[in-house]
Amino acid sequence: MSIKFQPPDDAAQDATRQHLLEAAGEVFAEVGFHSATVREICQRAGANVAAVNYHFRDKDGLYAAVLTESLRLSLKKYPADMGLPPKATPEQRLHAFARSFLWRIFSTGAESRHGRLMAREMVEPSAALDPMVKEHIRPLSDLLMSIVSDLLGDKADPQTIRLCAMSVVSQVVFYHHCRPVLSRLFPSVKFDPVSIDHLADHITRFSLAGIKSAAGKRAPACLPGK
Amino acid sequence: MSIKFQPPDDAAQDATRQHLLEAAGEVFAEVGFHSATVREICQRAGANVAAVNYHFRDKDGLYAAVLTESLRLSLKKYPADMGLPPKATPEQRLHAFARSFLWRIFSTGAESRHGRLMAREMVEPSAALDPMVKEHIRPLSDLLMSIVSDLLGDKADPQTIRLCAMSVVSQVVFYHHCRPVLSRLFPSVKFDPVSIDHLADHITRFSLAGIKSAAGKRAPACLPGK
DNA sequence: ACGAATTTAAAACAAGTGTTTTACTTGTCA
DNA sequence: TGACAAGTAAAACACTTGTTTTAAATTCGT
Repeated sequence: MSIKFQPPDDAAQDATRQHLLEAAGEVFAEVGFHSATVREICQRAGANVAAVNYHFRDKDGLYAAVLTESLRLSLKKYPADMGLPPKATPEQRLHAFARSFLWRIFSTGAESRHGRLMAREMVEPSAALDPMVKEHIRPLSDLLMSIVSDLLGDKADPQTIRLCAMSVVSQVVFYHHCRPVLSRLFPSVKFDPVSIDHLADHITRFSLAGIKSAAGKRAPACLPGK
Repeated sequence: MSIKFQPPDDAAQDATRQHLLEAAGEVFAEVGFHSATVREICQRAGANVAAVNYHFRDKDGLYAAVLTESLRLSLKKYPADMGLPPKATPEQRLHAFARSFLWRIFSTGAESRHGRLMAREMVEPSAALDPMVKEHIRPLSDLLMSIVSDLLGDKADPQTIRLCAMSVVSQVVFYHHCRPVLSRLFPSVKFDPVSIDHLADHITRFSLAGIKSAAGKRAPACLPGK
């Protein structure tokens, strides 16, 4: 029988379908779902206006496809295991986590779209956020919490682990999310590779000290009474 | 001459103008500038569709007015000097800064709009962001940097001050900005008053340790070689 | 090469948008 | 009271949006 083989990795299956995904990724990341127009996307893709409705049911279907595709791209370039040495110290693993996270977020290629799309999801969550958290963010979160747990020691309660883990990621995503304010407050700060590495160093040192402090917490220490 | 007096504080000047500002604040905060429709705003305000164009030049003018008004409300409820004891320790001032910031961001009344509007500005900056940074965010940033500077000691370089200050605010705004992900990762975490105070305690302790560590930085310590 | 299925193209559709126009009401001072 | 300004109301305008329709073109197995 002459049934067509499944294309090896659905690569270059349909030309216009791929062009559409590419163009839509750009436009959605640039102006967001609502401000993005099907016409603009199709024009960039060199396709007809009806192409979106033919290949992806509707605009929402296209957006969902873009989101999962952008995630695939981002994971391909920055795998979740982020090239750690197999028997690294928790300190090294924390540093690798922060650094790779920063690199992922501040990448400049097509794989940077996922970060920008996710930033928009934060302010206007779509139906595609749930699976995104389950399949992508949850594993990263678990990985970080295991690192933090190792740093805190055995007697750390889950809440402390969670708080410390959030303190780490917050510093990472902050520079991406608040960039409009940062660039206005400090026009001199750049996000070139060496700056990003310096940033990773700072975040790691800062967080290691914070975690160590949280590990030995008993009384609220130097905090003023409520 | 019978020239009308300037209303004392432009309070309740025009009824519909105020209603429009109120309704627009809600709608803009809920769905963003682009998705907000003039008709929805006018309907909530009990006004005619043409009211927006009459009282504020156009939709953009209304948005700008909403943003400055929301800032005024937020500052009225949470003044920038945040009720600090006049001669408090840097540690106390840091704690007050973090706590009041969290309270401001997680407030539930009409004054919570500013935080949500600013979150949207982060992902899609408008022309109104520049004055907002100059008049509101810059002073807060300077205040925090002075606190951090006191904690770091005299020999701290500006970059370290800046990095540490950003590490502090990042932890604060993170819980607001990434709430969609947080609520999916940890459905149990709440943001009631006592949780917010606990959060402020954690951020303060974590950051104090981090700052102290940054103060004594010389060699990259335990960081792995590049 | 033929014919059926798939894909593309142009045009039109239907709904929703911000804005403007025009007329009407209201309140104020001479 | 009566003209005059300020505010409101209803309707229509001009435009953009996502989507559908209809027809043409292309692809591909036989």
